[in-house]
Amino acid sequence: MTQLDLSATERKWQERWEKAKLFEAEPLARKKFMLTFPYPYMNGFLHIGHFYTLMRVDVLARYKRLQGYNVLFPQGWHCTGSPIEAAAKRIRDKEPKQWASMRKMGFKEKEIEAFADPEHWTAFFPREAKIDYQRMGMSVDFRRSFITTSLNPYYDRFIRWQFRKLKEKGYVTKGEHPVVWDPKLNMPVGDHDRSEGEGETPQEFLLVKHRLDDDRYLVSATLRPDTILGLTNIYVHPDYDYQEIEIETAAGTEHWILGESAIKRLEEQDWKLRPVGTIKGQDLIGKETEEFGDRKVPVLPATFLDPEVGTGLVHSVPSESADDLIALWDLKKDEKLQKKYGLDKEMVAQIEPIEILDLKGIGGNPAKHFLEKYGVKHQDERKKLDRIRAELYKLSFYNAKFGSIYKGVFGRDIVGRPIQEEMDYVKEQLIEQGWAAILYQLTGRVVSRNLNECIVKIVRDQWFINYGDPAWKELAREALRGIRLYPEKARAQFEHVIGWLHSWACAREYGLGTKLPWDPQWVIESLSDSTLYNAYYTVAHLLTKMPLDKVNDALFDHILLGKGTAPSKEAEQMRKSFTYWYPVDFRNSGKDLIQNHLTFYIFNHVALLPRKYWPRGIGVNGWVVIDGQKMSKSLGNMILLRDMADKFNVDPSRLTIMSGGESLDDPNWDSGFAAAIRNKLIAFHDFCLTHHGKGNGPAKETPVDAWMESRLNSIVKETTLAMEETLFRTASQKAFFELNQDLRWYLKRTNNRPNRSLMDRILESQVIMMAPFVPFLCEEIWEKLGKKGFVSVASWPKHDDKLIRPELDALEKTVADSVQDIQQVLKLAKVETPKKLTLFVASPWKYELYALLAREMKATRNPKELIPRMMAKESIKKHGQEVMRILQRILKSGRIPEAVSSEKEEFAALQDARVFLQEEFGAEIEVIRAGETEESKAAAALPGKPAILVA
RNA sequence: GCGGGGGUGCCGGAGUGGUCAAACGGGACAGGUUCAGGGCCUGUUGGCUUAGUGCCUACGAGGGUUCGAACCCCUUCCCCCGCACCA
Repeated sequence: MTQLDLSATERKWQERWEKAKLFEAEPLARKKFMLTFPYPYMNGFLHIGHFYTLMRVDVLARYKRLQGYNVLFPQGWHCTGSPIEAAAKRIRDKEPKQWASMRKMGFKEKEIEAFADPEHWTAFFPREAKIDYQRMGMSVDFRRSFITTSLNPYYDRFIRWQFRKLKEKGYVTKGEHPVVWDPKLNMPVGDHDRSEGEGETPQEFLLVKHRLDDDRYLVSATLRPDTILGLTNIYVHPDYDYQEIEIETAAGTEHWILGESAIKRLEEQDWKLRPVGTIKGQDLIGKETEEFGDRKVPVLPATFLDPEVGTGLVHSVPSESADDLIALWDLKKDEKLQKKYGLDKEMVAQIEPIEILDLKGIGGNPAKHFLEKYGVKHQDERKKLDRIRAELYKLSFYNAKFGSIYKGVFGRDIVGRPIQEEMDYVKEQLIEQGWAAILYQLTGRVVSRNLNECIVKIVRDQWFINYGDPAWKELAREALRGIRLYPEKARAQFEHVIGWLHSWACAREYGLGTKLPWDPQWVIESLSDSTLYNAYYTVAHLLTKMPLDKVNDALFDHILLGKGTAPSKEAEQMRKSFTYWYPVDFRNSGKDLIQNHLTFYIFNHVALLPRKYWPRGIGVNGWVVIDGQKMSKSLGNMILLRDMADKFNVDPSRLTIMSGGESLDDPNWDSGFAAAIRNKLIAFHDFCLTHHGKGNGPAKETPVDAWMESRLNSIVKETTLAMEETLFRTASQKAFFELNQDLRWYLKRTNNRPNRSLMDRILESQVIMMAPFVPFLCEEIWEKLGKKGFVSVASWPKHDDKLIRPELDALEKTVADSVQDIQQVLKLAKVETPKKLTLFVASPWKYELYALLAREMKATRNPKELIPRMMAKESIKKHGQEVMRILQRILKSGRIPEAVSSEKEEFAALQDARVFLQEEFGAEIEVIRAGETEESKAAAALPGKPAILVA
């Protein structure tokens, strides 16, 4: 047989499918199944990460087709957002890194230049993606493909319709929020546009005001406003120059005193302010400030302050901050210093930490606890103090509860409540009562790709989708209850996300996309324009045949909501298409998308469409690792689809990735497996051709046939079950490897004379079951077996429960074991060509067991007593494991089976296998039951398996 | 820290109270078939041993429940996803 050319086979069937329009789906009388894969982002070639998730959709699509469903699997291409536009700009700017990455993708210099235009990306990559899809055998209806953004006016109108609807329903609101900003380019800077500071975000500090008697305010910054009642004093650095400013606040014009860097930030964040003068820190020392909660506290000196951090001055909470407490202790001890600043010794001595929070296991003064734990003696021990600060902050924020001092302080009682849950409330209250304001600060230095130092900017007039709306959340929860999840264990995560999701900034000032219909300076961002578009697939190919001016809100209202009478025949057809295909039966993505995209998807569906069109099934999966290594750009181990197909061929790649893992586990791409499986698949092809239609065994069914029949039915059953659960690893494992193993044994057992009709049925079933995984190869085999039509649309095999007989497995195992036993005995006896082999079937210890059991069970049926009594007997204890198994079965059923019955069956099975054993060993085979002859009585003294006598 | 998912042999991974030294697969080693390579077939692949039976040590670590635990309970360590405005 000539070697099968996999590449040629791939091309051949890809062309035939396309010619036959096999995957182009239109409404039919048949039941439907619609599947989608979130459109991939078009800033590069598709890679193995896409492949795995995508394969889960394609395999299920193909399976459902075999089940007789009318299947729709469409695919669009995502272009919305800043990455494409930003990358194009970097090409224009000749940024070396960007150019290098394009070269790595295999582009020549000339070709790269074309990518300076964003539209080149949105034209080029979708085209290439489609080529990859087809090559990888994705059973997609490409007539419905599209790109997003205003570059596609049809889709653009759909998104505008969607957003007008959301706004009508009151789900779109306006607000403000902080972003990382390049002040020179006047542009927000996402994580990928940074040359330094990836992962740094704006952090919300609370500015807390402390009123001096002349109505000026000292302003401190804190991340822990929850500790406000523990405030005992203010610390200023004596040598530092503080600035006084006049600032517009909600309460009017105020005078604030704080450090210079904070003033810069205030200005950046759009505060209106004017410098008034400078005040040296030491001039503030000894003054008193009025605080929230009607208290007065002194201003004291401290040298641990860093003028760049916060406002350069702090309010001291010695019970919750080790820095504050040690500074206080130091000051109390240092009478010289007190004298220097004219502080009243008594006053200083009286300052004590105030217990405000309750930290489990530590109490109300964790600062003291930590200082003692680490043995800190002085505020200059920075290393220890830094460590304490980090540790204490986390511990306190996440584990502490508000103490009784907070009783009646705010409108709502928060005593005993966890800090992290009430923090926002406390913040709100302080701001509302005029004691505080918000200032953002970056968690670390951020430098943009253009090498500008970035700042925090407050974006005003930001549009949000209000996923925090309680009634909306309730609908989403309801929808989730009706959604089938693959796997079910992802449900907890979805529930949790619906719970904490709140407003989502849904528009950007920069990037490709659809403009907000009512505020066109804003572009809808990528996670917001991808939430309802599955509905668009149902009509995409019809819609684009319409003149654009007819594509309006009224049309979408009719198609998607059934409003009004159809404005045209086309509209009627589209309405029909939508109502036929919707809802989506299966949408699959990586597990990371649970927290945004997939949940948004649920929210938008429940907001806009009637119940019967809410999503029906959602699949999530893990992240691909490559040969055990995490996939990443920096490791350079990303595998592009096209490279994978070149190197391993398509079908082997498909089976490899599906064998790598399932459920939420991260699937492993095993290159070694891919190389090995390639040969196994070719062998599968050859095997089918060799054995199909050529079985030459007896037409009558033999016991081995019954066993094989049982195995086939059982494997079909289990495979079907696994397919239904999208457990594709399990399914392919059973349909391919397990069935192959059984087949090998079956062939051997029948001395290569299998039952013809059974053999044909097995092979055909296997080819069909494998078709979702290795479709090209299966089509090829199918054709060569002389079957009509495409295997892609054949009928999935059915099983018959009556034919599944697990007891036959045990007997077949007896036969298999006896082969091994004989081999060993022959080896031992050093006989190569035996004339005659006598097998004695006997399990004497079982007789003993059952007899003893019958006696003991009269005394007790309680396993606690029964089991030790049985085990007391040496001869039985020897077979402990098996005895326990038997006991358990008996205790469950309450009946003691006859020991001889299993022996009887074993005897029959071995009798039946005589022909097989005779050929296997070239010797006459005799099977004798224990006790029938003198020799067998001796043999019966041996435990367990059949004894063997060689002649 | 929180929410979610995990930790099993050289590797990928089955297994959730007794047929477990652990399915299935990969890899490695040995033998057979083949002109050769590939493929295919057979065997071995925790330790000590045996002709076979056997014994010991193992399922991240420690403890507990049980006649019996990879599996149930408690404690603890580690890994992955997410904690957002980024696709």
